[in-house]
Amino acid sequence: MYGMKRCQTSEPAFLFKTLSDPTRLRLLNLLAEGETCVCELTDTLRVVQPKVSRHLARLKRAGLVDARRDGKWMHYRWAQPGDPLVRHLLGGLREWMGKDDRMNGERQRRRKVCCRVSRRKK
Amino acid sequence: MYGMKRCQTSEPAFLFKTLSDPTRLRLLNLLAEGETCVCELTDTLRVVQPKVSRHLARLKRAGLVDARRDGKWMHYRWAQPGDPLVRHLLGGLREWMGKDDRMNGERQRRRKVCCRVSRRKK
DNA sequence: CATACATATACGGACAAGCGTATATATGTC
DNA sequence: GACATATATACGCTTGTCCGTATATGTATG
Repeated sequence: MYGMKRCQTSEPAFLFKTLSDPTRLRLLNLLAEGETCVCELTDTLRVVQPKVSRHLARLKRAGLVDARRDGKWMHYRWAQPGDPLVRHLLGGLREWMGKDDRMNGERQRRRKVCCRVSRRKK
Repeated sequence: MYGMKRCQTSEPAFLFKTLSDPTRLRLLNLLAEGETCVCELTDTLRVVQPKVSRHLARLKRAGLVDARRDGKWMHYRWAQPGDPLVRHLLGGLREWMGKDDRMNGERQRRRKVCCRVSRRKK
């Protein structure tokens, strides 16, 4: 009786659940600026790396982000979703992030993280 | 360390968490047709009444629905949210519900539940 | 005020989600 | 192949969420 699944990957409820974690919203916010590698995300958010990877995996499972390998680095970016609901939600989020002070500050910090700067001159 | 709250009522994460439950989405779907009392919702969804009340309370806490008392009955309806993000999300949901077969079927069933019919002739 | 009905809350249990630490899996370099 | 770096997964633990049942609250009506 109790063993029933509560929401499936395909359902909108799963999509909302994916968006219901502050860390994942912070990640999406950083990715809104453009493709970003895991180490930059880790440095910017100042949380441990496994936490970032776990949340990115969840965002990917929900079809919200895509990933690309570049040597040792993994770069994540916003997905171009086919689903109209997903597109609508991402649009709303992007709008909200643009107006939120905390999110704006974090996107600014992303541009200055050390590993990003060192990668630049490579 | 472990005792930290993970998301506050005011954050968007809380809003998404509220929308991340299938039963709550089904309730919002029924309410999309117009103001509805708890007994009608219970009958239509065919779940026990405390479950309906609990989920309605959560939707109310998130500012997604409003309630009105009418004698013994409580009528719930979609809120007119001031928050732009909330308005955007509800708009996207309404769109999705209009296209979803399961949700359409359930809205149709709502019109025929027994307590609704008996209330009509009062 | 006793009773009936509609709805809300309390309680305890099952399970999911998130966390930090440790470890595994790439990939590149010597 | 040994080693370093970047990222992902496994594990054990804590907390949050949802559920069903039982009970409380609120509102009519006799």
